[in-house]
Amino acid sequence: MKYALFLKEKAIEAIINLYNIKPELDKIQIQSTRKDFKGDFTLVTFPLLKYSKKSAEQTADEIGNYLVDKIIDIQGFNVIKGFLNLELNETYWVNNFYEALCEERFGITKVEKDSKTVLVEYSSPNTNKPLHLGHIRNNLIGFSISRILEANGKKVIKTNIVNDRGIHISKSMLAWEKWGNGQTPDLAGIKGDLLVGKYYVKFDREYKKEINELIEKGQTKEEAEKNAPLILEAREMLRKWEAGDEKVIDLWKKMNNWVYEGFDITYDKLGVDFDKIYYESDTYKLGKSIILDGLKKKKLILKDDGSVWANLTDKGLDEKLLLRSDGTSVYMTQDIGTAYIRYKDFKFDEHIYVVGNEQDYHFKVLKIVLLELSYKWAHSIHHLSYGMVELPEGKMKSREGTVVDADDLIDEMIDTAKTISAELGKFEGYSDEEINETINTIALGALKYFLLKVDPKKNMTFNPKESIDFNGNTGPFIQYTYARIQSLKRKAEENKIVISNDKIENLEISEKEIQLIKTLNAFPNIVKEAAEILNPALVANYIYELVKEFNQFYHDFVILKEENENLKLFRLQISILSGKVIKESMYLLGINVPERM
RNA sequence: GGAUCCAUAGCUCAGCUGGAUAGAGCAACAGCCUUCUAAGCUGUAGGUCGAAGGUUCGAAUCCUUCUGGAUUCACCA
Repeated sequence: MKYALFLKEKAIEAIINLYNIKPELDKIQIQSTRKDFKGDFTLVTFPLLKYSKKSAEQTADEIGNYLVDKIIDIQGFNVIKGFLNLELNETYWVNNFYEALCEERFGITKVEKDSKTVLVEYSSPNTNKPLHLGHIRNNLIGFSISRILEANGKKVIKTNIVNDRGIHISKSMLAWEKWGNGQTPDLAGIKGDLLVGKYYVKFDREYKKEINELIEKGQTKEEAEKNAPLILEAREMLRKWEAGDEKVIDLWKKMNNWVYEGFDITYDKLGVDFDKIYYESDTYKLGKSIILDGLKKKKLILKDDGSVWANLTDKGLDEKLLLRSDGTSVYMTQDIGTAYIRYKDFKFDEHIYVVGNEQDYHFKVLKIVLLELSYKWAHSIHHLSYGMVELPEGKMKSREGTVVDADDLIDEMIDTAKTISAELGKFEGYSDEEINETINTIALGALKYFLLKVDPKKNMTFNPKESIDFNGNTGPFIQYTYARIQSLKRKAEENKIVISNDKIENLEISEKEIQLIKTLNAFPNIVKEAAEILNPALVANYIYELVKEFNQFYHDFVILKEENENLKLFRLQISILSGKVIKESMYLLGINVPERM
């Protein structure tokens, strides 16, 4: 925060003048004062005692007096156990408030022509099964981070890599061919991704049967897994695909298109989108050629069996396979190609991958390999590693049917929102369209806020039985506060009250109002920090704080019925800015706010 | 086994680069709607911050060890 820096300089000045010695920079600690104490900024004096050679209280007292004397914004100070709490005067905060009120988008930095370009990859689905709760977390984090970076003046390209080729797809294809009987999403009346996912599960079931049979016949588990007829057929299908076999390619295209149609519906429901989508089937060959080129330049190793490796032992890692002995590519191959083409396309200054923490090692290696291959831009690669969403019983497992399907979850949230709204007797005098829209906004608000308020890097638990709350620290609570403010605005208009941005003089402002103004004032810094540490939860926790304070204010004070006209206008101005900041914060999380609810 | 990460109230989570008495929500209990939206507000109760050492004026936060959990080390993606 700017003011803290200014105070730091002044504190240094104070020590030089008072004690005739220049302090080390890290000994000057300015922090915001804890809520339960009086004051705005706190200087911790313990580290300074070696300069003053006096007691903490006395040191704090002397520095406090010096600062009050020199800085007009400081009206006084108090000292508690060696903490020097500086109290800024009301004018300082009120001026700040009006500056913020007048800004078009308070706290948001505009994107300029020469802004840095940041690529954000998120979602990265496989096309053999529908999206689940884990993907939802991924998508929401990616989308929110994109907006947060944009709010910091970065040119953001939202991108996706679709893993549309490989053995997993072949499994679904093969199962459909064997047991599908020409089934299509239309005939079955279900989404395409769901249908394809069913055949993936079917494959797995039949494959397991074959494995067990082989084991009974005396093979080891490993042997059985390799020799089962189904897996051999799937491999053969993949080989044909790579060879460009027309029939296989046609089937592949058909089934992938079903999946894309399904994904689009889910993305649309979630409200996320992309600026540029890459497909593994387009990039894996490029990756292959880059690796062969690296081999020629002796940056990679060729083993006797024909496989290509990167030697990372001097980096404290192992050797990493980049091409199989049969020349086919692995996951890493594709990622190298994709990164390369992305740099060619966008010349990004930074590339953020939103990918689960189970791939920490993969991204460590990806970066090193690219650097080994002399791509300097690989320095700008950053893996935003997020934690798993776990169920109370533990990890979600698709084979055990414990996966929480994305569409199902969204639908359930909408049902819940409907039920709760009906119970509360909302929606009298609403049109059907407005009811649906509002319910949708609330349902998604609840879901998104629930997932985004947790620090991305931490694993989190989701309990499907206790459906997501609508009270307390939740999306709907925040949305409700926003709706209240909009209601105030409407009522003000009805009463022909014009709410200007003009400064109102001679006000008697209460503690609570000042407190609210201070919290609003913190918003720009939150936006900045959230981008620095790539953490939407910071924004979520901030709005909650703000909204709690606003609701207390709303409860304790009359606004429209205030008889003092100036005070009424001032309170409306506070409400307006609070509403703006709530909306803007929610926007950063990718959450909409309703005009009424 | 090597590496990385995690452990805070009954449950779900905050706790900024070490700082003042560790905070919210849910659940429980007790209050507040003739007044701008009660999806709200107020209060009560709930903790040896996984354990033990160490560094420091000062540790939930840093270091070491231990316990418990997760992930990863694949010619899987």
